Amino acid sequence: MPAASSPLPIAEVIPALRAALAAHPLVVVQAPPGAGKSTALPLDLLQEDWLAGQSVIMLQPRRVAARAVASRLAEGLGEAVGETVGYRVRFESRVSAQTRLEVVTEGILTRRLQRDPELAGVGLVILDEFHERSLNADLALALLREVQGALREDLRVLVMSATLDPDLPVRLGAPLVESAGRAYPVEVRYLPTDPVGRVEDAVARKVRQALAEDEGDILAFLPGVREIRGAAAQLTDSGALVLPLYGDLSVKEQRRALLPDPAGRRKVVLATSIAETSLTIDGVRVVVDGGQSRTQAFDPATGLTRMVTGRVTRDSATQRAGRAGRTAPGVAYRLWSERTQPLLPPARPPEVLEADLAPLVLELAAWGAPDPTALAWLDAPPAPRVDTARLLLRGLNALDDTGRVTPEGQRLLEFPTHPRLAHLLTGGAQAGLGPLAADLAALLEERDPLPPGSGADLTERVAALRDGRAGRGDRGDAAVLERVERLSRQWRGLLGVRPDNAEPDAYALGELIALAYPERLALAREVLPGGARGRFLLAGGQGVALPEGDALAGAPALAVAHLDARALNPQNAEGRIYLAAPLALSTLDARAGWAEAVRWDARTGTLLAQRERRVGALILETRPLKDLPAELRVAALAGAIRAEGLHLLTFSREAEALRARVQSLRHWHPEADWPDLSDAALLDTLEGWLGPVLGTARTRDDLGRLNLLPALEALLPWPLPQQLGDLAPTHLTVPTGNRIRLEYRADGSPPILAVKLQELFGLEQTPAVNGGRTPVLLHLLSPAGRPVQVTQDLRSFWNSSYFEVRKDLRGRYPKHPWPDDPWTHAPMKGTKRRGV
DNA sequence: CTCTCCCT
Repeated sequence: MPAASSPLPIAEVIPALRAALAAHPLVVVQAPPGAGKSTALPLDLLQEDWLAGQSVIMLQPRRVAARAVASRLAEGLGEAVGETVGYRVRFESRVSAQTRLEVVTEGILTRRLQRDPELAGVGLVILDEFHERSLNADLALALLREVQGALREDLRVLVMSATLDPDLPVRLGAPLVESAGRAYPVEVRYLPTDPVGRVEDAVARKVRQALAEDEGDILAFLPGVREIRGAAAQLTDSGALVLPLYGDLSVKEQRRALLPDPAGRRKVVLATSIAETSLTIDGVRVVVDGGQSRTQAFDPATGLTRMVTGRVTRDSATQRAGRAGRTAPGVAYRLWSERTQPLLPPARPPEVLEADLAPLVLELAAWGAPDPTALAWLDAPPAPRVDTARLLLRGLNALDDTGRVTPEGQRLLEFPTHPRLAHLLTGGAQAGLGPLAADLAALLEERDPLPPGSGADLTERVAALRDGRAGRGDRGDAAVLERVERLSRQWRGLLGVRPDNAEPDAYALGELIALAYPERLALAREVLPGGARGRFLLAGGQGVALPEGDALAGAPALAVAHLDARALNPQNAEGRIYLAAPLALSTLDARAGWAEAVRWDARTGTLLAQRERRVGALILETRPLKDLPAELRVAALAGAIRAEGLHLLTFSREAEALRARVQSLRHWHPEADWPDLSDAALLDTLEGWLGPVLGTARTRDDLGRLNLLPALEALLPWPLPQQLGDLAPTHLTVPTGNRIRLEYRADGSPPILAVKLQELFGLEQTPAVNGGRTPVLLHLLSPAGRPVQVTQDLRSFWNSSYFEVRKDLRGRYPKHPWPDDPWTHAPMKGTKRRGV
């Protein structure tokens, strides 16, 4: 059992770590929470000789954690933050000339590397919480390895991970230093069965039980703010101090959740996954894990993201449970059954495999790596995602066609935000809309300040922000608006504009949104066939809708900023619009261009050939296209046939026979050059063989009426037609002089000759095709055309089965002759005798 | 009743 006063476990491995870092540029430390790796180890390393007085940068994935870790480290030195130990996060830094250990969040390091790739004066970079595999931590590591290889062989990198993953040091080619943790035992308790119903209800129930049965403060994990509010409402009469904890809270509110209640009451903290790592909440001895977590899923097909609530991963659950054992032995209630536990996903995939890569691709292009996949990644960003990101960035004029950063791209990087919003800011400023762009970009980055049910119109949000700023009113969530204003101030500073508190122009907002989200311009379906009020089509092709009764529903066009790709109607994949501004049709029109469109309309079965004025999928105006170039028509019809199937074409009996004959010859003579007339091959080569006979066909009926025989015959150059006739004749002449059609099969089996038995009287041997090499398969028929026998050996039929068959036929067809010597008897066409 | 986390 660990005791709080004993030396930290990490102290035992410090000599090994020093040795490793002295010898290797990259070292991995794996130590469970409580080992002291974040709060003690960096101070020890500051004394290293190889550091030669240079400073240390320590990366933290979250701002709260960066501040907290810096405080703990400074405390360890008996100093204030900002002396030897400082921190730097967005909007806030506490560093001084004497600072030698700087705790920073991830984006700060990326930007610093851009400005100063050599990291002058820095001897060691520590990547803490690396097991989280955040996009920026992966990026930082890739960049740091690049720096080590090219510019700074002396730079050390220390990767710290709270989970034991033997793979990590192997994949990094780095020595591993492993430390024990120091934590009190935590007893994990599962439910007997998986719960049904809402997670907030189950969590509230379990918290009540824990308040009655267990000691110490309680930390409960819920997927999001909504559930936290729901659970809090059920616990108001519990007697405990119930505090929410999530990222959108102000620093002050977060601190309340972290510190003990001054009044000494028991504390219940209802938290999102923010409390999973980094934050130590004093006095927590009970964890209630609701078993869910909410994450953002990026859909590469639409380029849209949506929130998804999923089951907690096993490594997250371990982290959550560990929170109960930081200060004393504890208990962790897991609101799922022990049987379910092994079925949970082990860990979240690294963010780089799932995220929107536009910011990363732009960063790397500016870094001088237009091909991001070429860096030394632990997991390389997936190439299709990189392509999607490049496409977007080219649309924002941030990259050129070769993937290199443009001057506009460089400019976008001056704004610490997504390239889309940076483009909104620069483009807006150029259009003289700088102050509005600053307000809008800030609003789009933050949570919606207005309560649910306020409608989707962004104009209302800008008005609320400006009213607050001008002291005209206090609509909306004050804490959110305060954060929005801080962002807006940052943007105004970078743009060099002053705040504007006038009534916002709704249509100007639409134009600004179009700069950031060109594929989210939307046209009302009301103007389209079958459209309904409030439903829109995005330029990107996706259908979206406003909630019932939204005031924007009457707008002819919208610029949509925030939407959830599938929230409104998962059945037809219709998205839900959360934030938008009305768009003037003239704005849409100004962005539109004429293009020739030749495409198959599957609904009506016709070839559409028109000039269209369009923005992406939005068609504003059409004109018929005269003098349609033949190759466009052929390509469109070929595409239609490929999409709907070869059955759009009608192969006549002759055409099918020709195909079967040629396919048979391909089987019989694979060495010869018979063309492939199979379905697959014909579909592959439609343009070539069908093109010449398409004429003016433009409907499904036209296609069905085409005479395909000449087109197929054209595929047989001389001397193939003659050889085809010789080797695979269409008909055979039987002893009566009748020409009987042969039925060929594409699989090369012998062709079938269906013929009345009597017509073969006088014929001794099975007739053959393929130059006499392939006897036909005889389907011998009765005088009435009924099948009697199938044979490929006529001689043996005459000698044996014929006499069996004759008994039966004689009874049924007494007027017909049934001779004893069929092979010499004259053939018969009917009942009347012909010939001798 | 969308909103885990992050940015010179």
